[in-house]
Amino acid sequence: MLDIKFIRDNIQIVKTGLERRNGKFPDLDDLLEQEEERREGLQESEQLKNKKKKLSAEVGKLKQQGQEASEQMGEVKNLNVFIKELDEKVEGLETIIHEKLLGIPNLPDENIPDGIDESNNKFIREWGAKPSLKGEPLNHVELGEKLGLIDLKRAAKISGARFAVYRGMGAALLRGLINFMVDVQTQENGYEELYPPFLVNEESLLGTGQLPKFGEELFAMKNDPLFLIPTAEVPVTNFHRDEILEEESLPICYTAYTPCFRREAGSYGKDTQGLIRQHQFDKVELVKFSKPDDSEKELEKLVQNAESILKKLDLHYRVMELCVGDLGFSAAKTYDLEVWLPSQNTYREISSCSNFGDYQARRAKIRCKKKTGGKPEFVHTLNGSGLAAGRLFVAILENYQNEDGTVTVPEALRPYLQGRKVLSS
RNA sequence: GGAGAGGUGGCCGAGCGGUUGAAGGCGCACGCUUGGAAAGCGUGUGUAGGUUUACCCCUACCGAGGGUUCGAAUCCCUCCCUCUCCGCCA
Repeated sequence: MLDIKFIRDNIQIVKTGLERRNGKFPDLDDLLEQEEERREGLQESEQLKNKKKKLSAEVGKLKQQGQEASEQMGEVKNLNVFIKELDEKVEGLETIIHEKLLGIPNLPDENIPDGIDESNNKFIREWGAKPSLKGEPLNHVELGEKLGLIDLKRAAKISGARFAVYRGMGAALLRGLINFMVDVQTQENGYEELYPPFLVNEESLLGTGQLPKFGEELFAMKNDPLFLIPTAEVPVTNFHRDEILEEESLPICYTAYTPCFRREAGSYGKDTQGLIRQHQFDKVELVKFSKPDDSEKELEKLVQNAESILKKLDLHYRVMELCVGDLGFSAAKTYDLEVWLPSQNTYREISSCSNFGDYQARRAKIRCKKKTGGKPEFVHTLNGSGLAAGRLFVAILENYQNEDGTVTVPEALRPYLQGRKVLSS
């Protein structure tokens, strides 16, 4: 959420920032007009309340002295009518203003590239090299089914399209990947592990920005006001909702493994084959709470922490900076990590690392107390995948496939698979 | 799901319906004291909004939302959460 005061004082900056984004947002001039009206009403009401308070105190004194106070009592009763009226008006405006603010996306970082979609994203760097595979590479579905690692047909029977059953060594590989990633992030990159609930309430989704605008992406419970998490970002960022943190404790870094549930409502026909786009997938998430001045630097570190997984697994990837048009609603700046997939002869997103500035923190009321005193200020929040396990599974199958249809287990992963070197049928 | 108890400031803990934003204690910060430390003493120490160059000032907040009253942390109603016991259950 943007600060209404900031909008008031910097209307031109806000307008230019939002114009760079795709989509429609509430009219800012209307918004400011309503805000002006709200403050006027508020001031008027507060003046009357002050008057009322004084009169009531007078009544108390007079009554204690056994004196008549009906004149004052009548006056307060009179004031109450006006106060109620004003408060109702102010409250109504507050609700409208708040709703509008929730519908306004974050201002994009000034330095990120213009553009309307992913074709305008900016190449930052790449690492490693494409594997030299002999013959036509098989895709992960062919490999996975041949080796008995995944069963998509039965998953469709059990749950429907866009679900998967991992079996045998496939299940072990997925589980191994998750453990491997959490271990690296906790033991080498300094993150504390959290294991949060997979069902969250509405407030949490408002805090991170999935609601109110993107409810159609969520799986909702029928009998309870709860939603399946679309990403661990939601429970982990909301871990500190409504809290004032100590400045010295920042940055706070958490990692969490969770499954993620997404309806993929807007993506009919896209990636219908295989494990690339699923309603349920596993992900190890990285979340940071940082001092405002440090968030830029922390984003760079977070991207490197995510990259470290790909490096250890020796998978070729590139880092892209998202252009404004590809940027998420709450994000100010985002880097995507894209891993090489031989069968598709292309790079696919396997991690998305964002700096949200104080946008989520203001929504979720996450502040920090400054050592120098003064008012608490909103922290900056960041998060990124470190990494998406399902897509990593795909990348390993495809990049490590052998001519005979087997798959070599990356060395770093072998301790997680009882030392196994090759997956074969 | 049933029965009971409870939710007050960073924490503990008072609080007859009328200078209570809230006693007291702990913690924390600063100062005094000391060779140094501890103890001791003193001062300060919530959040949000409005106004303001700033200080000040004003308003709201004692789980949340309503209600009663001239006046509510205190009385009434609804909801939420926590704890204990029972039931159910991995």
